[in-house]
Amino acid sequence: MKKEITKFQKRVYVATKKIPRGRVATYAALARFIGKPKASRAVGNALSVNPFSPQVPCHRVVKSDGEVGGFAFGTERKIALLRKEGIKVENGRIKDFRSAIVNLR
DNA sequence: GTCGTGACTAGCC
DNA sequence: CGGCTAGCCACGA
Repeated sequence: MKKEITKFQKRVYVATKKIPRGRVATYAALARFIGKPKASRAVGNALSVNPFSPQVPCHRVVKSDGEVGGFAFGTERKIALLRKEGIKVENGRIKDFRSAIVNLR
């Protein structure tokens, strides 16, 4: 049985994997990184079906506003994971969001 | 081949 | 500052 994931999804997973521990990236940043700055929505879709949940730090991906965004296992779960990594989250928003963002490139 | 949906973003009031 | 609308992309039915 194969995974049969599309190339787009693969790119999203690879980009997400590049996010170091203790830092976060926005959907727009990932979309930009893969060459589709306006595919932020598609990026979220790809992560939602992410077959590499523990392999890919999908919980390190947040919205552009600093909001945690969504998570396939529940937003609260995502927040808990982020806090474990050292990222402070308050009321569903990243604390020091601007500093927590990583520049993939 | 067409339609609808979603872990989004930016702009406008 | 807060809420709403439109735009954009990929995927499944």
